[in-house]
Amino acid sequence: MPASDSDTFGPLLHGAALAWRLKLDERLKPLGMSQAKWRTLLHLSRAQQPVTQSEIAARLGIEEPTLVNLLHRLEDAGWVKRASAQHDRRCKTVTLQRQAQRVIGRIDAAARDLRHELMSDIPRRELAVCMSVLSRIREKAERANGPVNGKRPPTSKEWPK
Amino acid sequence: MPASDSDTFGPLLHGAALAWRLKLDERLKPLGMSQAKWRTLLHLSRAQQPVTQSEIAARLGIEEPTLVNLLHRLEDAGWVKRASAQHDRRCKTVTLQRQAQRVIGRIDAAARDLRHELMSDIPRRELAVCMSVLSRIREKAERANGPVNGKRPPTSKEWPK
DNA sequence: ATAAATTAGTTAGCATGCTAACGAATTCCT
DNA sequence: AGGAATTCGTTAGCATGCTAACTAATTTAT
Repeated sequence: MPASDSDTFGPLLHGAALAWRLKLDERLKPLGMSQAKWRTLLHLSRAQQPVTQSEIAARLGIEEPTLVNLLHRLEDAGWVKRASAQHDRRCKTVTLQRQAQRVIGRIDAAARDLRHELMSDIPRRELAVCMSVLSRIREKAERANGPVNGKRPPTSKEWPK
Repeated sequence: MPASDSDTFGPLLHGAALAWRLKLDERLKPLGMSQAKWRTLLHLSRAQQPVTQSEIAARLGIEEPTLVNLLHRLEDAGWVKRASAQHDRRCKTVTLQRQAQRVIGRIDAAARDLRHELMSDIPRRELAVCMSVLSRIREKAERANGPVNGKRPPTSKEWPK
């Protein structure tokens, strides 16, 4: 018996997110795909213009180094290609390879199917409430620096040894 | 404008979970702690009896190899100790070190504070709805093998190259 | 009593995320 | 024009999760 709901909310949130990702990965695996890769390709396939890495990272809500890693794997597997942009030699533009464009439909379908299986019998209203709760939590977690404390000291580093 | 709510639910769920974990990690870092480690210690501190690894893994809902890794880091940092059990030489029992017991209160407090900051102004009813939605989703994701399809074929492995 | 099956923990290898620190290119300011 | 600040991508190193494949110990079944 949990002390309170809030006691179990954290694990529940993490568990739901993890379970979803693992299930999707499992479904996408036969297609050589995974959740993070798929989200990236999806974004690329929707973009009209060639896209730079920092744009992708911002759009996906991940950090640049995380994206570098992802793109590396995508490129190795032949899904995307990178090229330096002319207008700005710092930038690289990322484009889908032919093969990727061909398979993307099937991949999206798998992701859509799973989404449907997981959420179809949840009433709209409840879903909306859930999403609004999650939004508030995410937002606070992204800001939050303590309820009172504006700054935090560079606290000691060693524990406990 | 998303095609539907369900279109954005996945990213929102993952984003909220990740943001929460990162924020907690940030708070716990000065104490030499992190979310996953803290959850483990918390479980140990609540247990009366000495506990074996598989028990911990089951309780935390993680796989054994993941736990092995975690315990390794916890042991290296002096938080816990492992010893082979007498009754069954396959098992190892895990116990908290003194230092850990001393600091655990502060760590729990930090985790509790964050929980409070993130959730305190969310109405009970909404929280309850959200949790029930998350439970259903997690459960389905953990089972789900396709809505119709009881078994899935060992589909081809190579793509797209 | 012993061969087979199960269970506990480990190792190896991968995926997804992060921060910190850096080099190269561009932009901004005086 | 020229130095300072910013921006883009990268590398290095870590944390948290997974599955597959293994060893060692115990239990089960013949």
